[in-house]
Amino acid sequence: MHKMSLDKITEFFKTSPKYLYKKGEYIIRAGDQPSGVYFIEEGFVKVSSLTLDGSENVHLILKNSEIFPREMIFDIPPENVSFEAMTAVTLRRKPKESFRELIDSDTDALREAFHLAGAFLEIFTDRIDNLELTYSYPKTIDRLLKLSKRFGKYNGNEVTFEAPITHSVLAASINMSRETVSRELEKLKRKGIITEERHFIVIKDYKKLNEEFENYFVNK
Amino acid sequence: MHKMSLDKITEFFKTSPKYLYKKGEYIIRAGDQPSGVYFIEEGFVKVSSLTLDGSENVHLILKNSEIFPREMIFDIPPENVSFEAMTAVTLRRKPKESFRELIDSDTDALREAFHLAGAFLEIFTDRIDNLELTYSYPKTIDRLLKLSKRFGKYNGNEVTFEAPITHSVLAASINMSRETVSRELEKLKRKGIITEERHFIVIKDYKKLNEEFENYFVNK
DNA sequence: CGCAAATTTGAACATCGTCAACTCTAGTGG
DNA sequence: CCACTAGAGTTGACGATGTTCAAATTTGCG
Repeated sequence: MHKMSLDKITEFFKTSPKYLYKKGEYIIRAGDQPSGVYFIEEGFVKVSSLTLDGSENVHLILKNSEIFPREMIFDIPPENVSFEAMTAVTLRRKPKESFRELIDSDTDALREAFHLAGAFLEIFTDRIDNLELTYSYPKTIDRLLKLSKRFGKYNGNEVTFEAPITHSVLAASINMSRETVSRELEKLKRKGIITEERHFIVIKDYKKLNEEFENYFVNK
Repeated sequence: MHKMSLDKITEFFKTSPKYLYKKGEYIIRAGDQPSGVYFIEEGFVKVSSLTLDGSENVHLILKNSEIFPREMIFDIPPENVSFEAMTAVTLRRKPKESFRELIDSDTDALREAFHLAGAFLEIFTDRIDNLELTYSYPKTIDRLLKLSKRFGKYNGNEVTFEAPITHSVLAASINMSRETVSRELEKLKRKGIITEERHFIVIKDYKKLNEEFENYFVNK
C-alpha cells in the first residue's frame, strides 16, 4: 500500500488480544459471520472464493498492517469469501461496532480509512488490468510484476517474494489453469529471467521481465 | 450507487459553471492532464482505455451525480483512460485543489467521499467477478444483471436500460468480441428473455435471466 | 525414508476470436 | 419522401489458445 501511515488504526488494534493461526487454517469461512475486524500483525492471508463451477478463485493476498473483512470497513454488502492463513499468522481483532465508532468519531482515523480505500482501489485496478489480458504469457508476467510491487524484496535487479506464491495460487488469482501457469513460468525460467527456490519465485532480472511484457505486443 | 446522500459534494459543485458535451465527444483524452474534478449533472460517460494490442477496453460507465477522474479524488496514481460522452452530457467542474480542500476541511464531505470509495469498490468487485467467468454465455448474462443494478429501470419483471449499451460497448467491458456478444444475446432473445428495441436492450424476464445464469453451472 | 503436495509433460478437445461477407437500422441531405 | 451512408448487428468457417485429463516426476517436510 501507500506511504501514508495508519497510526490511528494501528494504535486502535494494539489494545486487543492476539490471535494465532497456523498455516492452512481458516480465519473466516465463506458464509460465516465474521467475529469482528481483523488486523494482520504478521503473516499472509489468502482471500478466496469458490466459483459456481467449483474452482477456487483467489481475490487477494493480504499482508501485515492490513485489515479485513472489507464489509466491516466500508458500507458494502458482505462478500462470500474465505480468509485462510497462508503462513503462520498473528492477528488482532476488534468488534465491528468499535471500529465504526473509531472512524465516526476520529477524523484522522477516517482519513486513514479513506486512504486505505484508495489503496484497495489500486489493487483492484491492477487485478482488472490483468484479467483483461487474453494471452497467458503476458498475463503471467503481468502478475509477477504486480506481485513484486506488493510482496517483492528488491535487491538491484533481483526480486524475491516474501509470500509463498505457489503455481496454483498464482493460477487461481488470474483465472488460468495451474498447468498453463507452469508452462509460462517454464518459458521465463528457460530465458533466465526467473528461477524458483523451494517454491518461492525469484525474479532474476526485473528489467528484462518488464521488457518481455512490452515486447510481447510488438510482434502482434 | 448507495442510498447515502452526497449533499456536501453535490452542493460544492453547484457553484461552478456548466460544461456541455455532445454525444461522442471526448471530455478527457487518455494521457491528457485533467483540468479538474468533474461532476456529472446529466448523461452518461464512458471510461475506457486502449489495450496494448489496440483493442478498446471499457472500464466503467458513469452516470449522473458521479465524479471523475479517480486520481483527483483518491491518492492513487493517474490512470491512462479516456472519458467520452455516450449521450449529451452536462458537467460541472472544479479545480483539484479546491476539491482536496473540501474533503480536508469538511468531515461530512470526507465521509461522503469515503462512502463513494465503498461504492466504487463494489463496482470493481462486480467487474472482477465478471472477468473471472470463463464462458461467454454466463458472462454475458452476468453483465446484463449487473447493468440492471446500475442502469436499469424496473417495471415488474421487465427492465429497461437508461444508458445506450451497444453490443460493442458490452463486449469491450467484459473482454469478449462483439460477435460473441451478439451470438449470446441472440440465444437470450430466442428464449424470450430479452428483446432489443432501437439498440436498447430490454430484459423481459429478469427472474428468468437470473435463473438462466444459475442453471448454467448445474449441468457443468 | 516416506508421504503428500506441488509441478511437469503430453495429447485430445472445446471455446472463443478473427476474418469476411452480408444485412439491418437510423439519421442525413437532396 | 427517397436514396445514401455510417454505424450496428448477424452469420459462417477456421484456427489458435488454453482447458482438461491422466500419468509421471520432483520437492518439502515430518
